[in-house]
Amino acid sequence: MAPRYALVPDPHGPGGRLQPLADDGGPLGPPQHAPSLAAAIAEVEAAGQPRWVFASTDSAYAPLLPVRLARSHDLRLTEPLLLGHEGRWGEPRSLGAAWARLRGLPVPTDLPESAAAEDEQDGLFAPDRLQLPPGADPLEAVVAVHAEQLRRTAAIGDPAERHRFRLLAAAESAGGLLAAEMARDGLPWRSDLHDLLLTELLGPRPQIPGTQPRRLAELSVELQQSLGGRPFNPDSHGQVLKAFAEQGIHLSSTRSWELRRVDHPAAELMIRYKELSRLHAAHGWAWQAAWARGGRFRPEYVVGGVVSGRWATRGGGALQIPRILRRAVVADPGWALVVADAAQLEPRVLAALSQDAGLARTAAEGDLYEALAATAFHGDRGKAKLGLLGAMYGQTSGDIGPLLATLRRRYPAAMGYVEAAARTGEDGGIVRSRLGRTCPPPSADWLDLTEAPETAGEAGGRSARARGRFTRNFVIQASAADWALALLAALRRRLAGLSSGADRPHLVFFQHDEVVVHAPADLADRVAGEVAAAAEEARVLVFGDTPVRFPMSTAVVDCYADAK
DNA sequence: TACAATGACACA
DNA sequence: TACGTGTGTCATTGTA
Repeated sequence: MAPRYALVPDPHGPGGRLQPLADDGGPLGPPQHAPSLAAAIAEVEAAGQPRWVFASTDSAYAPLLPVRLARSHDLRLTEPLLLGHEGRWGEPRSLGAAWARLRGLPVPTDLPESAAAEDEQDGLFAPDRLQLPPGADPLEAVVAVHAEQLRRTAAIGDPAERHRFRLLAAAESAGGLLAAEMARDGLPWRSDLHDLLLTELLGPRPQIPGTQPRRLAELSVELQQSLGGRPFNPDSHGQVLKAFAEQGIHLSSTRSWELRRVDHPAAELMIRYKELSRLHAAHGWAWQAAWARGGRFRPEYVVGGVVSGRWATRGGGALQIPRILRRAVVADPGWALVVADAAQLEPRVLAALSQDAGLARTAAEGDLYEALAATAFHGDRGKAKLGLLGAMYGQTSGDIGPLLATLRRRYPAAMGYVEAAARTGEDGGIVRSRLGRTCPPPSADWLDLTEAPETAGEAGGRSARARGRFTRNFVIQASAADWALALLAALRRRLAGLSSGADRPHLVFFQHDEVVVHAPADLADRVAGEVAAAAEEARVLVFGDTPVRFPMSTAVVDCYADAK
């Protein structure tokens, strides 16, 4: 087992304290104060890459960057994983809360998420965000809460489950390190190309901020003319529905798929207006000024921000960037982008989770849907994909019934797995991912609705089925997130092994099942090899002995848009 | 006037 | 063809 060091930066200045720890988390000798924490860390890292134990990346890693830690135990990220696993959903998760529970003190409630933004305005990575009581020693709290987290982990009864949970905590912590690094490095962003794209589609950038770009203004006028000439605001759903109704076209919404079925010139104009208006509002010049400056887009990732373990982002909408804007993501001169995504990740995860021998065979290599179609759907890949996705998401409508029946007959273990997860959810139970991330329990409202006799009929049934779809999907989505996190951790370590200087390849983007690495052009092929190796490493770590393969489709490009 | 709810759509 | 999971963000509209 790697040695462990607790790590607490001084509130001001470059110094900090280190505390070597024993395997059970107990202190090994007295704490050491380092006048330069960065220098002390580099020295310890060079001697053998310990696991650094700290309160949170915000308080202990981001301020130290570009200092690099190879391994960590992030108390802030591990606490909610443990609380969830222990069935203590919703209890405060700050360091101060965990400390207070240990000491029998009043437990502080968590600060609202918005507090993070306020701290940054003050330029503080404030220790008070840790929620420790006044006078408490942060190092003492870090050491004690860490030891307690190790003890709680060791209390997981089943050895295999305990082993996987340890992997989960390590992978989540590695994700925290990486998220901080990516926020600092940023995604290469060519504002000139972004500007060119916006100008092509919307017209020149408005001189007066807040005014409508030319193309949007033109479309507004064309829309009004084609709907009788009366002025209306195309951004107002109500006014749009009324304008169409006056032409005898009665819509139930302004959704673009509904508009697409309308045979009237205004429908097409409306769809175009909505597309461009969204681009302008969500990723236009204002977005660029706020988020993509100095040649880099710097989103703030929120590790574990989604209950399934997927990451979220705060500000900038990094996980919702429209594909068209990938044209602005271009490698620096002499560098390349290695873009890799896991092919058909979720059905492969289902095959590995359920150990369905037949489905595993179709997921052993190549195109999973193609193989599924060949064995069960007379070669119809479309049907194979629709059926499998429907099974994983709990779809019931449409013409999916016969497809599900086929799947149930051919792949009983896989279908049984998702259906058992759905039944657990409908009954109010909880499910876990492969590595042990736990889904939230039902809310009090849900229990009222499903258990009260007066609503046990229709409304209760609807709620129960909705929760069944959630838990059915959770086991797959969350286990896919387990795998992706293991991939990230492995890839991060492997990239550090390629080069550590100014030309080090580094991850610049991560979106659920896709990674982008920015690398010197002459290292790009080796990076692509490391991606494949990391995927294989993640497969073994998370799923152990399974015939299922997790192939990555990888491209080395100058521009993100050229990857697919 | 400020905030919440709604509808819509971007991503996986 | 418009279905079934999870998000974040925007503009409009309604409410406190």
